Amino acid sequence: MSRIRSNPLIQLVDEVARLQGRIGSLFGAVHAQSGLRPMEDLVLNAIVEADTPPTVPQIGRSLGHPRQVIQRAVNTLLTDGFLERLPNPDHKRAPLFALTAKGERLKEHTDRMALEIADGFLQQDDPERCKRLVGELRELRKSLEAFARDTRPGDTQ
Amino acid sequence: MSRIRSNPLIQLVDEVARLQGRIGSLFGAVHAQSGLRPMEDLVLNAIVEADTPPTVPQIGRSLGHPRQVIQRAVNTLLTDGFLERLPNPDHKRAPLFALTAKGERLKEHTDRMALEIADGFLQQDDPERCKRLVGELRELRKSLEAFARDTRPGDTQ
DNA sequence: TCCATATTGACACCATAGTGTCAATTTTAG
DNA sequence: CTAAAATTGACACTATGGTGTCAATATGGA
Repeated sequence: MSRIRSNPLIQLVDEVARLQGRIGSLFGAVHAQSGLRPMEDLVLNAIVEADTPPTVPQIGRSLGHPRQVIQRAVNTLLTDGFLERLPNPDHKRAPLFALTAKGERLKEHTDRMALEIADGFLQQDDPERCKRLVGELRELRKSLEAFARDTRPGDTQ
Repeated sequence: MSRIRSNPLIQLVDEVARLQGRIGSLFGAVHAQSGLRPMEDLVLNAIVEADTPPTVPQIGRSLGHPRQVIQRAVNTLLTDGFLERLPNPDHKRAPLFALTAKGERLKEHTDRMALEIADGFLQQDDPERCKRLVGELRELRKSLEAFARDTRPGDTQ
C-alpha cells in the first residue's frame, strides 16, 4: 500500500487537495463578501490573465473545467455587468469576453481584500518561497495540460 | 490592478486552483469508478497518512474542512465497511477511525488506478520535480496552518 | 459530587458545481 | 453550393459540499 502511495504524483495530488482546503478556509471570507461564487472568481482571473480576450471554451480548457460550467459563470458575470462581449473575428458564434470597468473595479476590490490576508501571512513567511512555487506549479500545470492533450485529443462535448 | 495581482501568495492561490482543476479532470475517472466521493477519498487518505488513528474533528482540522463534512464522509465510509471505530482512551465520545481490511483493499485499488495515470505522466516528465514540489507544498501548508491557528484561535463549531 | 462549558454527532436546508442532452449555428469537406 | 460534422449556448437534473442548529454527552473546575 505505502509502496503505491509513494508515487510522487499521487502524493502531489493529495498535497494539492489539502493545500486547496487550507487556502479555502483562509480566503473564504473574500468570496463571502464579494458576492462572487468561487467559480466566477476563477473565471475572472482566467480572463484577466489571458493574453487576449478568450472564448468560453478556451476558458474552460485553461481551467480544466467543463465549458458548460464556465458558460454559466460567464452568463452571470455578463448580467451583473462585470463582463462584456467582444466580437470574435475567427468565429461568428463564440464571442470573446473581457472585463468591463465595473469588473475591473470588482477585481481590484476582491484582490485588495485577499491581499490583506496574504500580506499578514507573508510577514511571517518567506515571499520568495511562494514566488518560486508559483513558477514551478505553473510549469507542472503546463506539463499536465500537454499530457492531457496528447492522451485524449479533443473532448468538446 | 496587476500591482495587486503580483502578490506571490495571491498568484499561488490562483495557480493552486488551476492545478486542482487540471488534476480533477485528469484523475476524475478514478473517483468515477471507485464509487467514492472526492471528499471520502480525501478522508481515507488523511486517515492513512495520519501517524495514529484520528478523530473526526482531527481529520477536519488536518484537511481544512468543517468537521460536519468529515463526519458525513466518515459515516458513509463506516456503513460501507471501509472504516472501523476504535475506542479513544482520551475522549469517550469521539472515537478514533482506521481503515478496515476492506478499506485497505479499496484504497489499494483506487491507488493502483491513479498510479497508472500518474506513471503515464511521469514517463514524459521528471519525477524528481514532483517529489521536490510535494515537500515544498507540505511545508507551505504547515506554515499556513500555523498562521490560521495564530490568527483565529479555536473554531470548533 | 454537581454544575457550567465545551465537544461531538446528527440532520435539514442551502449553495454550488458537474453531466446529459438538445437545438441552433457555424465551419469544413465534397 | 450543399450536406455532413463540429461547435456553441442553453437548460434541466443530479451530485456534492457547506452552514446553521440542536440535543446528547463529556470534560474540568468549584
